[in-house]
Amino acid sequence: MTPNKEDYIKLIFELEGETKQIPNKIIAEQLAVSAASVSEMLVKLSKDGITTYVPYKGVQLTPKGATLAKNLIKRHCLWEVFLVEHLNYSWSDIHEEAELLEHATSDKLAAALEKYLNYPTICPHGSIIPSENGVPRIQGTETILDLEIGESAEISRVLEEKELLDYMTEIDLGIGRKVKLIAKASYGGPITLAVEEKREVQISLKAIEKIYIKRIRSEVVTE
Amino acid sequence: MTPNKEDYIKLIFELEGETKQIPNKIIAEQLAVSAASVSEMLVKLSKDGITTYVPYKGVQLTPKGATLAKNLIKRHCLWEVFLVEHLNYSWSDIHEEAELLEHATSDKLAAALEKYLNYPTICPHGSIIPSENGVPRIQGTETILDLEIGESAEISRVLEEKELLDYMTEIDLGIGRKVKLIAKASYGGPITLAVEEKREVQISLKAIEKIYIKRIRSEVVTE
DNA sequence: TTAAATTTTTAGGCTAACCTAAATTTAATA
DNA sequence: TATTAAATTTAGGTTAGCCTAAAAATTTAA
Repeated sequence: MTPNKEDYIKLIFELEGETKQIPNKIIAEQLAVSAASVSEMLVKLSKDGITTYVPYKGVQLTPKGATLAKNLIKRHCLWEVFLVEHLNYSWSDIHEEAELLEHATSDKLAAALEKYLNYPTICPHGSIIPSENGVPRIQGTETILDLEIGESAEISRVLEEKELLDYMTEIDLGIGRKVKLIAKASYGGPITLAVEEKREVQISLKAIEKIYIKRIRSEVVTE
Repeated sequence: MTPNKEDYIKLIFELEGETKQIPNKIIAEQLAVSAASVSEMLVKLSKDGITTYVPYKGVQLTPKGATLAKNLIKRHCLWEVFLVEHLNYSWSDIHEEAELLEHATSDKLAAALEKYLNYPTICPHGSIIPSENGVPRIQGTETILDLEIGESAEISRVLEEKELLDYMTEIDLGIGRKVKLIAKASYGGPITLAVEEKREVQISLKAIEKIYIKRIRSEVVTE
């Protein structure tokens, strides 16, 4: 296995290639690589038994490939946790570092690191860390936009976008923070939230889509 | 810079290429690569301004190359310290892991790691960690063989040889341990040492050559 | 359902590192 | 010093990944 192949495998998994057939185009875009390169690589991965590839139709992970992908993502997440918890990194700076480190991580090292970090279950952005025992890894898909006015929820996951992460740090908004939807401005204007029942913050519609939540209890205000 | 080039640079430095002209043959041997590959690479490194290469004569690091090498070795050492101090690795298992990690370590990460480890000055095998401020990095060159019978010293550095390191762990001999030379068996037989004035251990001549020491005080027994 | 647009594949090339085999240079020895 | 031995370079080839351009397949839309 090479770092390059690993990147393809991880991406295919993240595009849900465990259950769906992923078209080449998306892979080419995400990896910033030509379509020709993708074709070539997918043939190789399939020869390795990592994917099944139907030319012109798309690629899908085999069980072996999915396991591999989960292991890679796990290593990535573990390094992210390490960087934040021990090296004082901001959650907006960890992705690139982890991207490099994950390829240099042996099974033994991954195991030792996991133990050292006390078996974390989520990464600093709130994603569930894949585990061997095959826990489903179902992430919530609701964002703050799915709340009614007055309803509360807990921030559970944020998509990795440096600017957003930095802004959230600035206004002290992170995983686990309780927010209440106060108002949605019309014409795609910003959303107003109350954080921890206290201060209010405003977030753009575009950013809100990247912030996933977990409902706490039915606090829909029904006057 | 690529991981491959980095390996060449580090090796040349370790062969004292900062001050001497290193012949290709040694590099080929140590990297387990053909002489032809070495020739090719040395030309490339010289084009990069990292080495000066005189065909048929050998290669030498430029100041730029030496700085680069020291940075790489520093990253290597920092990871070794991390593995031993935080992940409970044995000092005999850290070299290969660090070898991989060092190539995946950004300047920022190296700095954060160094701070986290509290600015260590030696690696787990006792080698001095290169520092920016250009501390000379002169390692002692005396081994236990240079002691007189009855003389004491402190173990300061051990060359990385898995079997030796494991044996030393087994007999609880490590960096900083005080040893006294008790006896040298004739005909290349084993050496007997007293550890911390207490228990005695025996070490083969071959192994002794890899254990460097720092004399404590003039304790030569002059009866 | 045929033409146009999109996606994917194939063909042919590039670079970094590696290799072996042959040619060359340097060093060692008779 | 001439010859042999050792070290090094050059020549020509390989693989992994990438590329562009052209050809083929598929999808969309007229």
